[in-house]
Amino acid sequence: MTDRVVPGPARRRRRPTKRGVVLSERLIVETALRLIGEHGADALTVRRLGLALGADPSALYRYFRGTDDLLLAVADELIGRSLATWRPTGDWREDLRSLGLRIHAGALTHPQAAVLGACRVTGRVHEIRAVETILGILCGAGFPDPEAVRLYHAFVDQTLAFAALDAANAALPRSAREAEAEVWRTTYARLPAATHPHIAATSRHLVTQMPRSAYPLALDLLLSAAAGRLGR
Amino acid sequence: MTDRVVPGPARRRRRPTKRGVVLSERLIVETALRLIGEHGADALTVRRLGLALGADPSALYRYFRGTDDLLLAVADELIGRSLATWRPTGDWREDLRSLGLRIHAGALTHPQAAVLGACRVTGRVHEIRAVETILGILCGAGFPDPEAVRLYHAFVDQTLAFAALDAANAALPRSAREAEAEVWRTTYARLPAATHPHIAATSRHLVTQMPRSAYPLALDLLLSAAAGRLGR
DNA sequence: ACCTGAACACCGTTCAAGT
DNA sequence: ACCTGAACACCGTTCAAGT
Repeated sequence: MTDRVVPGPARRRRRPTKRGVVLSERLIVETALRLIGEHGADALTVRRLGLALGADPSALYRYFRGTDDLLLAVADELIGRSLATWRPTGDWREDLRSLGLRIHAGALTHPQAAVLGACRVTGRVHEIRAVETILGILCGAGFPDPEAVRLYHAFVDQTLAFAALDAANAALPRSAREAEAEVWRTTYARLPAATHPHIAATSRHLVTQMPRSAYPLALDLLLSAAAGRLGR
Repeated sequence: MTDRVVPGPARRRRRPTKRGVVLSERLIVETALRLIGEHGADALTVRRLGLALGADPSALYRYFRGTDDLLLAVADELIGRSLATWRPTGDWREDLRSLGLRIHAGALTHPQAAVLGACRVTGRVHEIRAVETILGILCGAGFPDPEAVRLYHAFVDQTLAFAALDAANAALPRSAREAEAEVWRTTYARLPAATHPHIAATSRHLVTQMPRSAYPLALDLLLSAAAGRLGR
């Protein structure tokens, strides 16, 4: 896992597969992302991936130790794609805001990959670049090193945690998602004021608020509290 | 799903299983939690659950629509256990803080259940009580209804998102967890200052900070920003 | 050196048949 | 009414055998 920082030279002597495909880590990761994008949550199995690639499933074990290792590569690719076109403005608060929103949005474009990979440290190229960028923004803002690291941690974990949460929700089968919205409209909205006064009083707001993501607000709260600490 | 608010009277005429067990939703959920607690991440399969209960796996489908429905029941039970002994102090900020920390800690006692259930609205009894309690704290603090609902959403989703993230990490196989710590100690700590100045400058802090949870800090930042909004 | 194919030990879910 | 058992359509992973 640690030797992926420099991806290393291509393997020698690669023989094409029976169906004429030349395998590579890159091709496998891209096919995995395509598979997830096209066929949803449960499409990423090594058997289907082998089928989509035109190779025997067991051939993949020459490129990845197993599904877990494959997953980390897919997650890292997702980080890379999210940040490929990001540019800093020089305003630390605005830069962290746009970075967070990008990673969150990127996760939602491939919910199934994000929900699987969000809680893992990949140690791969794209992740490392993101870490350096975010630390740079915080140090540049004037936070002393230990505080910058703590805020980095809170910012990154908050972003990834919400990305995973919202991605998991987006990745639910249609029926389950509709059932969730229905729970707010029926179960909660119909609770009597006598037993649940605060739910009853705010149920109108709950119905509209809860199907949205709370990440933008949580992000603004974090940045505003961080700004408050900068002055001290 | 919505008819679980009042659990309803017990089913009639329950015949014991071949091995003499009388099944019930309660018994199934408790056995599921025990299974997860004892044998970890992947132990919760309907086949193993049937075995542990002393019933044919297919019998469970009389109590739950499928694994998904079972999961929601397990998640709700977890919320209930986390908050069973919680008592308010009357100080909104302290109460939200202790509630958040309890839910987060509760999730970590059964990481595998938490990571599966954290992103779902269950609409079940324990969840509903938690919603009412948290909304009550925020309304009591003086936030107007729409703001209370927004803050409720950010607070709850942040808590559940971090719970799932940290639980997923805790649920990793030992080898994968050690590999993660190793990534910070080796891959990151060895990056040259020439190419990654900020990582190099702070790597000592990263190594100690990153294996911990960022939730307590993220929670304090959220509460402090919320307090700042109260004054306006 | 690299891919293949069979094998192993599992899954979730359905449904006709038993009691 | 409720549990059972067989069946179906899948999984991830390993490893000896092929090319």
